[in-house]
Amino acid sequence: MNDTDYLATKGESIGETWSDGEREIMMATYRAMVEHGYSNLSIAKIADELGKTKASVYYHYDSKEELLVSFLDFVVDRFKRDFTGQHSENPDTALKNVIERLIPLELDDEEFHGQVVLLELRSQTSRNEAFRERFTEINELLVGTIRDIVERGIETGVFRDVEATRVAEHVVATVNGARVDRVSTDRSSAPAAVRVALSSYVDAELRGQE
Amino acid sequence: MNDTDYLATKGESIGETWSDGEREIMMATYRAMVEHGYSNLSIAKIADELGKTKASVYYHYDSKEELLVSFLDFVVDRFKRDFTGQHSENPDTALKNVIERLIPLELDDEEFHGQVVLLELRSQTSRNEAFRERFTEINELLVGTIRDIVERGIETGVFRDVEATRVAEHVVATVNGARVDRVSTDRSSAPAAVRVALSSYVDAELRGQE
DNA sequence: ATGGTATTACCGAACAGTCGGTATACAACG
DNA sequence: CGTTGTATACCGACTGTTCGGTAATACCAT
Repeated sequence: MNDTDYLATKGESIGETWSDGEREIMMATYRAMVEHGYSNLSIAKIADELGKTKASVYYHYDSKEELLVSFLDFVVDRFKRDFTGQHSENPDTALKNVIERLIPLELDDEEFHGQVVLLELRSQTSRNEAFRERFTEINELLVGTIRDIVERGIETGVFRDVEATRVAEHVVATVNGARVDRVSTDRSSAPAAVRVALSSYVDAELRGQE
Repeated sequence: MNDTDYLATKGESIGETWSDGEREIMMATYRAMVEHGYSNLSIAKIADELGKTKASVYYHYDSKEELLVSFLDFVVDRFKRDFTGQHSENPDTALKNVIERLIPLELDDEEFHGQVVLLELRSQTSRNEAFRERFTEINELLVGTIRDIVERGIETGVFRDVEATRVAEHVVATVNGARVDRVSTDRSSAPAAVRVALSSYVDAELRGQE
Protein backbone atom coordinates (compact mmCIF):
# COMPACT_ATOMS: atom_id res chain seq x y z
CA MET A 1 0.00 0.00 0.00
CA ASN A 2 2.74 2.41 0.87
CA ASP A 3 5.19 2.94 -1.91
CA THR A 4 8.07 3.89 0.31
CA ASP A 5 7.85 1.36 3.10
CA TYR A 6 11.21 0.05 2.11
CA LEU A 7 12.71 3.39 3.04
CA ALA A 8 11.20 3.27 6.48
CA THR A 9 14.04 1.61 8.30
CA LYS A 10 14.58 3.11 11.66
CA GLY A 11 18.33 2.92 11.94
CA GLU A 12 20.93 5.51 11.20
CA SER A 13 23.08 5.29 8.13
CA ILE A 14 26.75 4.86 7.54
CA GLY A 15 27.71 8.48 7.93
CA GLU A 16 24.50 10.21 8.94
CA THR A 17 21.81 9.91 11.57
CA TRP A 18 18.22 10.88 11.10
CA SER A 19 15.80 11.90 13.80
CA ASP A 20 12.23 10.66 13.50
CA GLY A 21 11.06 14.04 12.24
CA GLU A 22 13.81 14.32 9.67
CA ARG A 23 13.25 10.80 8.43
CA GLU A 24 9.55 11.50 7.96
CA ILE A 25 10.42 14.55 5.90
CA MET A 26 12.87 12.51 3.86
CA MET A 27 10.22 9.91 3.16
CA ALA A 28 7.72 12.60 2.26
CA THR A 29 10.30 14.09 -0.08
CA TYR A 30 10.80 10.70 -1.65
CA ARG A 31 7.08 10.25 -2.21
CA ALA A 32 6.70 13.77 -3.61
CA MET A 33 9.60 13.20 -5.94
CA VAL A 34 8.24 9.90 -7.22
CA GLU A 35 4.92 11.57 -7.85
CA HIS A 36 6.00 14.91 -9.31
CA GLY A 37 9.62 14.46 -10.39
CA TYR A 38 12.66 16.47 -9.44
CA SER A 39 11.92 19.42 -11.69
CA ASN A 40 8.43 19.85 -10.28
CA LEU A 41 9.36 19.28 -6.69
CA SER A 42 8.38 22.04 -4.28
CA ILE A 43 8.36 22.56 -0.54
CA ALA A 44 4.58 22.76 -0.65
CA LYS A 45 4.32 19.33 -2.27
CA ILE A 46 6.69 17.83 0.26
CA ALA A 47 4.63 19.40 3.04
CA ASP A 48 1.46 17.99 1.49
CA GLU A 49 2.97 14.54 1.45
CA LEU A 50 4.07 15.07 5.02
CA GLY A 51 0.62 16.13 6.11
CA LYS A 52 2.01 19.35 7.56
CA THR A 53 2.57 22.93 6.44
CA LYS A 54 5.47 24.49 4.57
CA ALA A 55 6.53 26.37 7.72
CA SER A 56 6.86 23.05 9.44
CA VAL A 57 9.34 21.89 6.82
CA TYR A 58 11.25 25.16 7.16
CA TYR A 59 11.50 24.56 10.88
CA HIS A 60 13.69 21.53 10.19
CA TYR A 61 15.58 22.81 7.14
CA ASP A 62 16.80 26.31 6.45
CA SER A 63 16.42 26.12 2.69
CA LYS A 64 15.25 23.92 -0.12
CA GLU A 65 18.86 23.42 -1.17
CA GLU A 66 19.81 22.10 2.27
CA LEU A 67 16.81 19.78 2.30
CA LEU A 68 17.70 18.39 -1.10
CA VAL A 69 21.30 17.70 -0.15
CA SER A 70 20.07 15.90 2.96
CA PHE A 71 17.67 13.96 0.79
CA LEU A 72 20.48 12.98 -1.51
CA ASP A 73 22.42 11.71 1.49
CA PHE A 74 19.35 9.79 2.54
CA VAL A 75 18.95 8.12 -0.84
CA VAL A 76 22.66 7.45 -1.27
CA ASP A 77 22.87 5.90 2.20
CA ARG A 78 19.97 3.68 1.25
CA PHE A 79 21.70 2.63 -1.94
CA LYS A 80 24.94 1.85 -0.13
CA ARG A 81 23.14 -0.12 2.55
CA ASP A 82 21.30 -2.11 -0.10
CA PHE A 83 24.49 -2.80 -2.00
CA THR A 84 26.88 -3.45 0.84
CA GLY A 85 25.68 -6.92 1.66
CA GLN A 86 27.37 -10.18 2.33
CA HIS A 87 29.86 -11.14 -0.33
CA SER A 88 32.38 -13.31 1.42
CA GLU A 89 32.02 -16.37 -0.77
CA ASN A 90 34.60 -17.36 -3.31
CA PRO A 91 35.50 -14.60 -5.78
CA ASP A 92 33.82 -16.23 -8.75
CA THR A 93 30.35 -16.42 -7.27
CA ALA A 94 30.86 -13.16 -5.35
CA LEU A 95 31.41 -11.28 -8.58
CA LYS A 96 28.38 -12.84 -10.22
CA ASN A 97 26.27 -12.09 -7.18
CA VAL A 98 27.22 -8.45 -7.35
CA ILE A 99 26.32 -8.28 -11.02
CA GLU A 100 23.02 -10.02 -10.45
CA ARG A 101 22.21 -7.70 -7.59
CA LEU A 102 22.99 -4.58 -9.64
CA ILE A 103 21.10 -5.81 -12.70
CA PRO A 104 18.02 -7.65 -11.45
CA LEU A 105 16.08 -9.54 -14.07
CA GLU A 106 13.02 -7.51 -13.21
CA LEU A 107 12.16 -4.66 -10.87
CA ASP A 108 9.06 -4.18 -8.77
CA ASP A 109 7.56 -0.69 -8.65
CA GLU A 110 9.43 0.32 -5.54
CA GLU A 111 12.80 -0.59 -6.98
CA PHE A 112 11.93 1.05 -10.26
CA HIS A 113 10.92 4.29 -8.59
CA GLY A 114 14.11 4.22 -6.58
CA GLN A 115 16.21 4.01 -9.72
CA VAL A 116 14.22 6.79 -11.37
CA VAL A 117 14.86 9.01 -8.38
CA LEU A 118 18.55 8.19 -8.54
CA LEU A 119 18.70 9.08 -12.23
CA GLU A 120 16.88 12.36 -11.67
CA LEU A 121 19.28 13.28 -8.88
CA ARG A 122 22.22 12.25 -11.04
CA SER A 123 21.09 14.63 -13.76
CA GLN A 124 21.71 17.48 -11.31
CA THR A 125 25.38 16.68 -10.78
CA SER A 126 26.67 19.13 -13.35
CA ARG A 127 25.10 22.05 -11.54
CA ASN A 128 25.52 21.00 -7.92
CA GLU A 129 28.87 20.03 -6.54
CA ALA A 130 27.46 18.24 -3.50
CA PHE A 131 25.42 16.06 -5.80
CA ARG A 132 28.42 15.24 -7.95
CA GLU A 133 30.44 14.25 -4.87
CA ARG A 134 27.82 11.75 -3.80
CA PHE A 135 27.65 10.04 -7.16
CA THR A 136 31.42 10.00 -7.39
CA GLU A 137 31.31 8.25 -4.03
CA ILE A 138 28.80 5.68 -5.26
CA ASN A 139 30.83 4.79 -8.33
CA GLU A 140 34.03 4.59 -6.32
CA LEU A 141 32.30 2.22 -3.93
CA LEU A 142 31.19 0.02 -6.80
CA VAL A 143 34.57 0.01 -8.52
CA GLY A 144 36.39 -0.58 -5.23
CA THR A 145 34.17 -3.49 -4.27
CA ILE A 146 34.57 -5.21 -7.60
CA ARG A 147 38.28 -4.51 -7.76
CA ASP A 148 38.72 -6.12 -4.34
CA ILE A 149 36.86 -9.22 -5.44
CA VAL A 150 38.95 -9.52 -8.60
CA GLU A 151 42.19 -9.02 -6.69
CA ARG A 152 41.17 -11.64 -4.18
CA GLY A 153 40.44 -13.98 -7.05
CA ILE A 154 43.86 -13.37 -8.55
CA GLU A 155 45.62 -13.97 -5.24
CA THR A 156 43.82 -17.22 -4.63
CA GLY A 157 44.53 -18.36 -8.16
CA VAL A 158 40.92 -18.50 -9.25
CA PHE A 159 41.35 -15.67 -11.74
CA ARG A 160 44.00 -14.93 -14.31
CA ASP A 161 46.40 -12.07 -13.62
CA VAL A 162 44.33 -9.30 -15.18
CA GLU A 163 44.33 -5.59 -14.43
CA ALA A 164 41.80 -5.56 -11.59
CA THR A 165 41.01 -1.87 -11.71
CA ARG A 166 40.43 -1.89 -15.43
CA VAL A 167 38.12 -4.86 -15.24
CA ALA A 168 36.24 -3.24 -12.37
CA GLU A 169 35.79 -0.01 -14.32
CA HIS A 170 34.47 -2.00 -17.24
CA VAL A 171 31.98 -3.94 -15.16
CA VAL A 172 30.73 -0.84 -13.36
CA ALA A 173 30.26 1.11 -16.59
CA THR A 174 28.34 -1.79 -18.09
CA VAL A 175 26.17 -2.20 -15.02
CA ASN A 176 25.42 1.54 -14.87
CA GLY A 177 24.60 1.60 -18.56
CA ALA A 178 22.15 -1.25 -18.15
CA ARG A 179 20.53 0.45 -15.18
CA VAL A 180 20.12 3.75 -17.00
CA ASP A 181 18.76 1.92 -20.02
CA ARG A 182 16.15 0.19 -17.92
CA VAL A 183 14.59 3.36 -16.53
CA SER A 184 14.95 5.55 -19.60
CA THR A 185 13.92 3.38 -22.56
CA ASP A 186 11.27 0.85 -23.51
CA ARG A 187 13.88 -1.80 -24.34
CA SER A 188 12.70 -4.15 -21.63
CA SER A 189 14.82 -7.09 -22.64
CA ALA A 190 18.08 -5.16 -22.83
CA PRO A 191 19.14 -5.38 -19.16
CA ALA A 192 18.82 -9.15 -19.11
CA ALA A 193 20.88 -9.43 -22.30
CA VAL A 194 23.56 -7.21 -20.83
CA ARG A 195 23.58 -9.26 -17.66
CA VAL A 196 24.14 -12.48 -19.58
CA ALA A 197 26.80 -10.90 -21.77
CA LEU A 198 28.58 -9.44 -18.78
CA SER A 199 28.61 -12.72 -16.92
CA SER A 200 30.04 -14.59 -19.87
CA TYR A 201 32.61 -11.84 -20.31
CA VAL A 202 33.67 -12.27 -16.72
CA ASP A 203 33.98 -16.00 -17.31
CA ALA A 204 36.07 -15.58 -20.44
CA GLU A 205 38.23 -12.75 -19.24
CA LEU A 206 38.92 -13.94 -15.71
CA ARG A 207 38.72 -17.71 -15.63
CA GLY A 208 41.46 -17.97 -18.20
CA GLN A 209 42.48 -20.84 -20.43
CA GLU A 210 43.81 -22.82 -17.45
CA MET B 1 32.63 33.03 -28.55
CA ASN B 2 29.34 31.31 -29.16
CA ASP B 3 28.90 28.11 -27.25
CA THR B 4 26.39 26.59 -29.60
CA ASP B 5 27.81 27.34 -32.99
CA TYR B 6 28.11 23.66 -33.63
CA LEU B 7 24.34 23.41 -33.53
CA ALA B 8 23.98 26.08 -36.17
CA THR B 9 23.99 23.88 -39.22
CA LYS B 10 21.52 25.03 -41.77
CA GLY B 11 20.28 21.75 -43.14
CA GLU B 12 17.22 19.80 -42.17
CA SER B 13 17.44 16.61 -40.17
CA ILE B 14 16.64 12.99 -40.83
CA GLY B 15 12.98 13.14 -40.00
CA GLU B 16 12.35 16.79 -39.31
CA THR B 17 12.88 20.12 -40.98
CA TRP B 18 13.44 23.37 -39.17
CA SER B 19 12.66 26.82 -40.44
CA ASP B 20 15.10 29.59 -39.64
CA GLY B 21 12.88 30.92 -36.86
CA GLU B 22 12.37 27.52 -35.30
CA ARG B 23 16.04 26.72 -35.43
CA GLU B 24 16.89 29.98 -33.68
CA ILE B 25 14.45 29.11 -30.93
CA MET B 26 15.96 25.66 -30.65
CA MET B 27 19.43 27.11 -30.31
CA ALA B 28 18.21 29.63 -27.75
CA THR B 29 16.62 26.76 -25.85
CA TYR B 30 19.88 24.91 -25.95
CA ARG B 31 21.78 27.90 -24.59
CA ALA B 32 19.20 28.51 -21.87
CA MET B 33 19.33 24.87 -20.88
CA VAL B 34 23.11 24.81 -20.68
CA GLU B 35 23.02 27.90 -18.52
CA HIS B 36 20.08 27.16 -16.24
CA GLY B 37 19.47 23.43 -16.47
CA TYR B 38 16.31 21.58 -17.38
CA SER B 39 14.60 22.01 -14.04
CA ASN B 40 15.10 25.79 -14.12
CA LEU B 41 14.21 26.23 -17.75
CA SER B 42 11.42 28.70 -18.46
CA ILE B 43 9.91 30.33 -21.50
CA ALA B 44 11.16 33.68 -20.24
CA LYS B 45 14.75 32.45 -20.14
CA ILE B 46 14.49 30.99 -23.62
CA ALA B 47 13.03 34.28 -24.84
CA ASP B 48 15.87 36.17 -23.16
CA GLU B 49 18.41 33.99 -24.92
CA LEU B 50 16.50 34.55 -28.13
CA GLY B 51 16.45 38.31 -27.71
CA LYS B 52 12.68 38.32 -28.15
CA THR B 53 9.60 38.26 -25.95
CA LYS B 54 7.81 35.33 -24.36
CA ALA B 55 4.83 36.00 -26.63
CA SER B 56 7.10 35.61 -29.59
CA VAL B 57 8.03 32.13 -28.46
CA TYR B 58 4.35 31.32 -28.05
CA TYR B 59 3.74 32.47 -31.56
CA HIS B 60 5.82 29.55 -32.81
CA TYR B 61 4.88 26.93 -30.22
CA ASP B 62 1.52 26.34 -28.59
CA SER B 63 2.90 25.21 -25.27
CA LYS B 64 6.10 24.65 -23.34
CA GLU B 65 5.55 20.92 -23.64
CA GLU B 66 5.38 21.11 -27.42
CA LEU B 67 8.51 23.26 -27.52
CA LEU B 68 10.40 20.80 -25.35
CA VAL B 69 9.47 17.82 -27.47
CA SER B 70 10.62 19.71 -30.57
CA PHE B 71 13.82 20.54 -28.75
CA LEU B 72 14.35 16.90 -27.91
CA ASP B 73 13.93 16.05 -31.60
CA PHE B 74 16.43 18.74 -32.41
CA VAL B 75 19.02 17.36 -29.98
CA VAL B 76 18.41 13.75 -30.93
CA ASP B 77 18.74 14.57 -34.62
CA ARG B 78 22.03 16.24 -33.84
CA PHE B 79 23.21 13.18 -31.94
CA LYS B 80 22.23 10.84 -34.76
CA ARG B 81 23.88 13.01 -37.37
CA ASP B 82 27.06 13.16 -35.31
CA PHE B 83 27.04 9.41 -34.80
CA THR B 84 25.97 8.24 -38.21
CA GLY B 85 29.25 8.83 -39.96
CA GLN B 86 31.38 6.81 -42.26
CA HIS B 87 32.10 3.32 -40.96
CA SER B 88 32.62 1.25 -44.05
CA GLU B 89 36.08 -0.01 -43.25
CA ASN B 90 36.77 -3.55 -42.14
CA PRO B 91 34.68 -4.67 -39.17
CA ASP B 92 37.56 -4.71 -36.73
CA THR B 93 38.54 -1.08 -37.11
CA ALA B 94 34.93 -0.02 -37.68
CA LEU B 95 33.98 -1.34 -34.26
CA LYS B 96 36.88 0.36 -32.57
CA ASN B 97 36.14 3.60 -34.37
CA VAL B 98 32.59 3.54 -33.05
CA ILE B 99 33.81 2.95 -29.53
CA GLU B 100 36.38 5.70 -29.76
CA ARG B 101 33.81 8.08 -31.15
CA LEU B 102 31.34 7.32 -28.35
CA ILE B 103 33.97 7.51 -25.61
CA PRO B 104 36.35 10.30 -26.57
CA LEU B 105 39.47 10.58 -24.46
CA GLU B 106 38.52 14.11 -23.58
CA LEU B 107 35.64 16.46 -24.27
CA ASP B 108 35.73 20.16 -25.05
CA ASP B 109 33.14 22.37 -23.39
CA GLU B 110 30.70 22.13 -26.26
CA GLU B 111 30.70 18.35 -26.27
CA PHE B 112 30.47 18.24 -22.50
CA HIS B 113 27.49 20.58 -22.41
CA GLY B 114 25.84 18.50 -25.11
CA GLN B 115 26.16 15.36 -23.03
CA VAL B 116 24.89 17.15 -19.93
CA VAL B 117 21.82 18.26 -21.86
CA LEU B 118 21.27 14.72 -23.07
CA LEU B 119 21.47 13.35 -19.53
CA GLU B 120 19.05 15.97 -18.24
CA LEU B 121 16.59 15.16 -20.98
CA ARG B 122 17.04 11.45 -20.33
CA SER B 123 16.10 11.96 -16.69
CA GLN B 124 12.65 13.04 -17.89
CA THR B 125 11.90 9.79 -19.68
CA SER B 126 9.95 8.23 -16.85
CA ARG B 127 7.45 11.06 -16.86
CA ASN B 128 7.21 11.82 -20.57
CA GLU B 129 6.45 9.13 -23.09
CA ALA B 130 7.70 11.16 -26.07
CA PHE B 131 11.03 11.55 -24.34
CA ARG B 132 11.27 7.84 -23.63
CA GLU B 133 10.55 7.02 -27.25
CA ARG B 134 13.43 9.19 -28.46
CA PHE B 135 15.95 7.61 -26.12
CA THR B 136 14.70 4.16 -27.00
CA GLU B 137 15.35 5.15 -30.60
CA ILE B 138 18.89 6.30 -29.82
CA ASN B 139 19.80 3.08 -28.05
CA GLU B 140 18.28 0.97 -30.80
CA LEU B 141 20.33 2.89 -33.33
CA LEU B 142 23.50 2.22 -31.36
CA VAL B 143 22.77 -1.46 -30.82
CA GLY B 144 21.74 -1.94 -34.41
CA THR B 145 24.84 -0.27 -35.78
CA ILE B 146 27.17 -2.34 -33.65
CA ARG B 147 25.26 -5.54 -34.27
CA ASP B 148 25.57 -5.00 -38.01
CA ILE B 149 29.31 -4.50 -37.74
CA VAL B 150 29.70 -7.64 -35.67
CA GLU B 151 27.56 -9.67 -38.05
CA ARG B 152 29.56 -8.42 -40.99
CA GLY B 153 32.72 -9.44 -39.17
CA ILE B 154 31.36 -12.92 -38.58
CA GLU B 155 30.33 -13.35 -42.20
CA THR B 156 33.72 -12.25 -43.49
CA GLY B 157 35.45 -14.53 -41.03
CA VAL B 158 37.19 -11.76 -39.13
CA PHE B 159 35.21 -12.45 -35.96
CA ARG B 160 34.31 -15.64 -34.15
CA ASP B 161 30.72 -16.84 -34.33
CA VAL B 162 29.42 -14.95 -31.29
CA GLU B 163 25.91 -13.77 -30.53
CA ALA B 164 26.01 -10.43 -32.31
CA THR B 165 23.04 -8.89 -30.54
CA ARG B 166 24.31 -9.82 -27.11
CA VAL B 167 27.73 -8.39 -27.79
CA ALA B 168 26.15 -5.21 -29.15
CA GLU B 169 24.01 -4.80 -26.06
CA HIS B 170 27.05 -5.26 -23.89
CA VAL B 171 29.09 -2.68 -25.78
CA VAL B 172 26.26 -0.13 -25.81
CA ALA B 173 25.61 -0.52 -22.09
CA THR B 174 29.30 -0.07 -21.34
CA VAL B 175 29.57 2.96 -23.58
CA ASN B 176 26.50 4.56 -22.06
CA GLY B 177 27.75 3.87 -18.56
CA ALA B 178 31.06 5.53 -19.34
CA ARG B 179 29.29 8.54 -20.83
CA VAL B 180 27.02 8.97 -17.83
CA ASP B 181 29.98 8.57 -15.52
CA ARG B 182 31.86 11.30 -17.31
CA VAL B 183 29.23 13.98 -16.85
CA SER B 184 28.02 12.98 -13.40
CA THR B 185 31.14 12.25 -11.37
CA ASP B 186 34.63 13.62 -10.76
CA ARG B 187 36.27 10.36 -11.81
CA SER B 188 38.00 11.92 -14.76
CA SER B 189 40.16 8.92 -15.62
CA ALA B 190 37.31 6.41 -15.63
CA PRO B 191 36.10 6.84 -19.22
CA ALA B 192 39.57 6.27 -20.64
CA ALA B 193 39.97 3.13 -18.54
CA VAL B 194 36.61 1.84 -19.72
CA ARG B 195 37.53 2.57 -23.31
CA VAL B 196 40.74 0.57 -23.03
CA ALA B 197 39.00 -2.28 -21.25
CA LEU B 198 36.21 -2.35 -23.79
CA SER B 199 38.63 -2.43 -26.72
CA SER B 200 40.59 -5.30 -25.26
CA TYR B 201 37.33 -7.08 -24.53
CA VAL B 202 36.36 -6.75 -28.16
CA ASP B 203 39.73 -8.14 -29.15
CA ALA B 204 39.47 -11.10 -26.82
CA GLU B 205 35.83 -11.90 -27.39
CA LEU B 206 35.67 -11.42 -31.13
CA ARG B 207 39.07 -12.09 -32.63
CA GLY B 208 39.10 -15.58 -31.18
CA GLN B 209 41.83 -18.17 -31.21
CA GLU B 210 41.37 -18.49 -34.97
C1' DA C 1 0.87 50.31 -61.09
C1' DT C 2 -2.66 50.54 -57.37
C1' DG C 3 -5.40 49.58 -53.59
C1' DG C 4 -7.14 46.15 -50.52
C1' DT C 5 -6.51 42.27 -47.83
C1' DA C 6 -4.10 38.41 -45.53
C1' DT C 7 -0.30 36.58 -43.33
C1' DT C 8 3.89 36.66 -40.65
C1' DA C 9 6.26 37.92 -36.81
C1' DC C 10 6.58 40.41 -33.12
C1' DC C 11 5.60 43.41 -28.68
C1' DG C 12 3.80 45.08 -24.03
C1' DA C 13 0.65 44.05 -20.68
C1' DA C 14 -1.95 41.32 -18.07
C1' DC C 15 -3.91 36.88 -16.16
C1' DA C 16 -4.26 33.39 -12.34
C1' DG C 17 -1.43 30.47 -10.05
C1' DT C 18 2.91 28.77 -7.79
C1' DC C 19 7.54 29.52 -6.14
C1' DG C 20 10.85 29.85 -1.97
C1' DG C 21 10.89 32.08 2.14
C1' DT C 22 9.38 34.76 6.49
C1' DA C 23 6.98 36.80 10.48
C1' DT C 24 4.04 35.75 14.05
C1' DA C 25 1.14 33.47 17.02
C1' DC C 26 -0.54 29.30 19.44
C1' DA C 27 -0.32 24.99 21.78
C1' DA C 28 2.05 21.21 24.19
C1' DC C 29 5.49 19.88 27.45
C1' DG C 30 9.46 19.91 30.53
C1' DC D 1 9.26 30.00 31.62
C1' DG D 2 11.64 28.15 27.59
C1' DT D 3 11.83 24.97 24.02
C1' DT D 4 9.75 22.40 20.27
C1' DG D 5 6.72 21.95 16.79
C1' DT D 6 2.98 23.46 14.27
C1' DA D 7 -0.48 26.72 11.80
C1' DT D 8 -2.01 31.12 9.54
C1' DA D 9 -1.06 34.60 6.72
C1' DC D 10 1.60 36.89 3.89
C1' DC D 11 5.59 38.72 0.59
C1' DG D 12 7.86 39.61 -3.92
C1' DA D 13 9.29 37.11 -7.70
C1' DC D 14 8.39 34.07 -11.14
C1' DT D 15 5.41 30.51 -13.74
C1' DG D 16 2.89 29.27 -18.27
C1' DT D 17 -0.33 31.36 -21.05
C1' DT D 18 -3.47 34.65 -23.40
C1' DC D 19 -4.76 39.01 -25.31
C1' DG D 20 -5.00 43.28 -28.17
C1' DG D 21 -2.46 45.66 -31.08
C1' DT D 22 1.08 46.73 -34.82
C1' DA D 23 4.54 47.09 -38.23
C1' DA D 24 6.19 44.70 -42.41
C1' DT D 25 5.50 41.95 -46.05
C1' DA D 26 3.04 39.15 -49.63
C1' DC D 27 -0.69 38.14 -52.58
C1' DC D 28 -4.19 39.46 -55.76
C1' DA D 29 -7.80 41.71 -58.35
C1' DT D 30 -8.43 45.84 -60.75
